[in-house]
Amino acid sequence: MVLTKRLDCGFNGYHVPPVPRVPKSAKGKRSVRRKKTAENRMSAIDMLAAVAGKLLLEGEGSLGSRTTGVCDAYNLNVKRDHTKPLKNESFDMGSCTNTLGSNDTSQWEVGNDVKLLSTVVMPAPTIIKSDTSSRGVCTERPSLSTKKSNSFISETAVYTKDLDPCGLENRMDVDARLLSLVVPLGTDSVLHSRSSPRCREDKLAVDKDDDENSSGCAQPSFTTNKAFKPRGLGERRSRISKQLATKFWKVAPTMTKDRELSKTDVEMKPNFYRRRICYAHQRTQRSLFKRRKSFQRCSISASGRGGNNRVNGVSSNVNGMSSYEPEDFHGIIGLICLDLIPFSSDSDTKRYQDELLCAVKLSIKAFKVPELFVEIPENSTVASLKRTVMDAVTAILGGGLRIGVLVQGKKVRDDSKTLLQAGISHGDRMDELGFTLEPNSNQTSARLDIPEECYLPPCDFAEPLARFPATVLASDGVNFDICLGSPLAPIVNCPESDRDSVHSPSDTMSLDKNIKNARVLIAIPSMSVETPPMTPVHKPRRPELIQRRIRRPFSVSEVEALVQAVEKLGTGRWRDVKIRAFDNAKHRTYVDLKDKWKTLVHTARIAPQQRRGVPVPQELLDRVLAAHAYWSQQQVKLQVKSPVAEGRLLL
DNA sequence: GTTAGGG
DNA sequence: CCCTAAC
Repeated sequence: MVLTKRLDCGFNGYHVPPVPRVPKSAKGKRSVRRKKTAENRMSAIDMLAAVAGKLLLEGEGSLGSRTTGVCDAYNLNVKRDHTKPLKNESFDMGSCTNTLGSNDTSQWEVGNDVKLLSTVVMPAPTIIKSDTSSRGVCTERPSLSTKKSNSFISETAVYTKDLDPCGLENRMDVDARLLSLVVPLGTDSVLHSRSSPRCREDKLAVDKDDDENSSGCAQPSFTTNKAFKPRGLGERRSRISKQLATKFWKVAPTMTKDRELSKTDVEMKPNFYRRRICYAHQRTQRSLFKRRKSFQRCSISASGRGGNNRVNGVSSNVNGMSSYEPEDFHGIIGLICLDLIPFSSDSDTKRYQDELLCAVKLSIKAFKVPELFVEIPENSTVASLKRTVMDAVTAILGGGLRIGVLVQGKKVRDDSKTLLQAGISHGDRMDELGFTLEPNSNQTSARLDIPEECYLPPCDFAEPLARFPATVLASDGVNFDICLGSPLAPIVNCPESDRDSVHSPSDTMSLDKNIKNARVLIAIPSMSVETPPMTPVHKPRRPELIQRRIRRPFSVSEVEALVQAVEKLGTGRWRDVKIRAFDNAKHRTYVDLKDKWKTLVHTARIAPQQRRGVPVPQELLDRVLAAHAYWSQQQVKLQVKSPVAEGRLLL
């Protein structure tokens, strides 16, 4: 039996009072000053959504020895280390205070090897009471008590001068990044027992717009299912899922038997409506794609992973897991508002100003994920639910966004420009700054590639629920549907059935069968009251903003297939190679194969130490060189022969 | 539409 | 992975 649950992801209602920005033409009228264009609003949202997506996607990692991966319900005090050169933008991580009242006050430490180029600390839950918000007040006590009441902006700001919206997408930009994201909890955790006295409190505390269908108290059904045991990354994602699963979760109450749930989980979850999730992410440039890849590949899979998720895509091939990649979803799940706020006069930021000259603060105005739909068997474990939600959210946020930056209506294309160079400076010109959302779907190829039954055309978010079903058969055989709400860009792309080479059936056989049934539900919820009206994402998209295709590193099995085909067909028949070895791989064009061969030849020629990315077995590289030499020779022979033959003909 | 090659 | 000349 499959239950259909509607989960309202409670990314709701964080509001940071905007610092009035004075457009040059405003002439001091307050109403004018505070006015923001829809474009600005939307782009800000998009931008933070990208941040959130990054968090969800790359938030794993560790800082210090005790805290690994998700550290929710912790506040993170971030202070700039003034002893470090500005260029490195190093930060000291202050103490990480547990706001849940637990005695566990882990210290987050940043080693010298960790450079935090961008630090995003979302507002503390106490900020909810915004003038524009119709939502209720959070029960969580002020988490950043060291700050004066209205100075949370300094806590919620992005403490970096380098925060480039485009750079957020460009994951190769940084060595390490720590991001912190507040993830409000809709009403109650799925772990919350119905009989808990907290339940009422929580209910009272949650959003007042928790109108429809909200049960306040979750009544989860738990069964023991070892197959869904969350481990490592799975556990990390589960935690987030927990916080996403909220008010529409109304399963018949049964006892919690899931032993995988830690005591702290149970203790922590019910108590707070708003929650902060901190991710520490530490990585090298080269591990970035690996990590991302592996994350993608294990998405929507039932097996957990090790916490230190440094394996590459190869391992997931070994596991034979289905791989949902974020780009397969092409949607946005959240609404996030950012305000660009010039540094205030507070002493700390003064110092920053002195040094940075043109520092820009970006604060999060609101972040909302209105709805998340999940269908999941009743006998699934909570862990599987968490994973399901987490995967869905991760996939959508992680792969669905790309940010464009507009200054005076002109798109800033050069990501390497500094904000100053791009004309983005604090103060006077903030209103000239805008962002655009470019769905991270390769609109051109993706739509062509997606089977029709898998494609959900972009919907205006004002429309009622538009659904696109996806049944995912996890590797343990549990069938569950995922419905994801996206008010902005519900562009859905089902995973392709060609995750790997057709020459490696062991890699994909089981996946394909499963994924072919896949359907993803996308819901377009109505906008919340406090959310400012926004233009649909796809509307302002310009032709020239066509998204670059998402990089998809070749797996070893794909390389194997490519080598095999080239050995057989030669290097000048890429269309045939494509048909022969990658016919089912819609995302691999023959140009891709040609390019890959080019890089393979190059890789084979350089020293192993210089090689990057997924390591290709030396045996394969040897074959590459051999095949390349052979077919080069053949070409030479042909070229030599042809003139001779012509000469003979002429004679 | 394919191929080849530079970016 | 993109772009495009050349075919």
